[in-house]
Amino acid sequence: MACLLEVLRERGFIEQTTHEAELKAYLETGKATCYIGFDPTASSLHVGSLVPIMSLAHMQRHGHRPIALVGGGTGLVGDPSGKTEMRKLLTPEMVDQNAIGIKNQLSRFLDFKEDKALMLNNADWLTKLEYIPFLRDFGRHFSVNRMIKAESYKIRLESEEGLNFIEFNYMLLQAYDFLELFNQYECRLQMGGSDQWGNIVAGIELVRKIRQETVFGITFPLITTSSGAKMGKTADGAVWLDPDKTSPYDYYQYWINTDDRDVARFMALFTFLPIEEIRTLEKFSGEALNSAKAVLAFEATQIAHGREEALKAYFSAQRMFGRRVVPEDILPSSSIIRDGSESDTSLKTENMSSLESEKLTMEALDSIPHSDIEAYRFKDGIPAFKLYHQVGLTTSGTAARKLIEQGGAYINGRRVTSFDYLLTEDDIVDLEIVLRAGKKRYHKLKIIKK
RNA sequence: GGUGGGGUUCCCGAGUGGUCAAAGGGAACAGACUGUAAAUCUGUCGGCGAAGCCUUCGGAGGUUCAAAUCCUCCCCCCACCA
Repeated sequence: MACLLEVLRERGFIEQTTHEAELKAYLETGKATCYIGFDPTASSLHVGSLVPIMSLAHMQRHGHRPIALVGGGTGLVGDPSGKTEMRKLLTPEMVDQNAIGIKNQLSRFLDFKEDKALMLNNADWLTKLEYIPFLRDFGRHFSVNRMIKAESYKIRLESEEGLNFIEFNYMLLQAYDFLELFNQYECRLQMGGSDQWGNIVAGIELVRKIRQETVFGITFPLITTSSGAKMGKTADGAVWLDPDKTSPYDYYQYWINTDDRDVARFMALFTFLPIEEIRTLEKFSGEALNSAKAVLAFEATQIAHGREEALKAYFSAQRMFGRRVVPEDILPSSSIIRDGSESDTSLKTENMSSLESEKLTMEALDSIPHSDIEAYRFKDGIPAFKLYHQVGLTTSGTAARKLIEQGGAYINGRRVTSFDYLLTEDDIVDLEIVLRAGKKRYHKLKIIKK
């Protein structure tokens, strides 16, 4: 198997490494231990954390032992690296709760059985530190002269808001983490975003000073979309990995809307498809890339939410946006259903009539946002703009009016021409009403008959 | 602790008594063009069944016919000095 370092490099994970040659040798010994810290600033991780998560997954696939370190301790302090403003301090309770959510999510990407990966929380050791001993034993190894020159503090040192002491201290805690993990688990490699370089190097130097041992660091590039936006951000905020915060349908949609220029790069980073197959995408351009986007969206959704949810999102998208056949020669390793046929799914059981199975497929494979509504409510009619607001396609009634007035609202595929158009029983088709806002946002109303 | 400068609608940022739901830019949303892409152009961009009314400019009071703008107290941030 190729060296992990090369795999990560050719897939675009690596920005910078320390001691390249020794690091390579270390990884070739077979069983390396590596860690990445995750901030418990929210109860869920988001797409912005996928690069570190995927890199840990690659590690594990190469037989190494990844450690996911939840920053239950450092989260109490707040990392200022590369940030323009101070983060609100979280309460210990919030941090604990968030740490639990993050642990659950990481289990989707990593196998924690039999110590094949470890999940640790630095609150276990950091919260036990005593100030004076810590300063005497470790604080003396840190040069303030060096620290204030660190790139990670630069933005804040130059900004109006400045940097306060608790944040300045952060680097020491993260350095101590590395030392602790080296001592306890012989972990010799820390990875992190490029904004973590200073913190990682600080840890490497601390281990060298205290233990006279060499440990390593790798940083990832900051992944932005070609239009310059940070990865994983949309108008509504982050794209979460928690299906309750971002539905698998929306998650799939996020990926399918990938910019043409980003398809191959993201495929390498966010799927496990072979790099040779991804490289052949260079041949494709324009519309042909859309099938590749479907593969990207499908694979990414499958990794985060499982095959069933990925299929549901895929078929739902086809139903609303049209069927898309994925040619056999594109990404042959992907397990996407290429002809887009819904009949060929694992959800179907034997000896079912074709009608039954069709119905089951329709129901089971639908993950378009929907809500239920009682039939009688259409007796007097419901004004369109109220309905749009009610189902959440717009944030207010006013916004719904504007949407309709600008011609962006469709009911069952027909443009709504007046904001107070009254929806009645006549608008119900097959016990459903399909509302659409703009080109791509759908909501299905499912009618309940009493 | 002293002195000075600040806190404006999602973000940046103008506004220093009425013409202010508040310039400009960004983001976002919609339309046209398209491929659920990008770019471009156009429109929208606090809430309310839209008439007018209500809420908003760090917080609480006050002056005034009228306050984002003036006064008082408070909270927070920054710079310099100590």
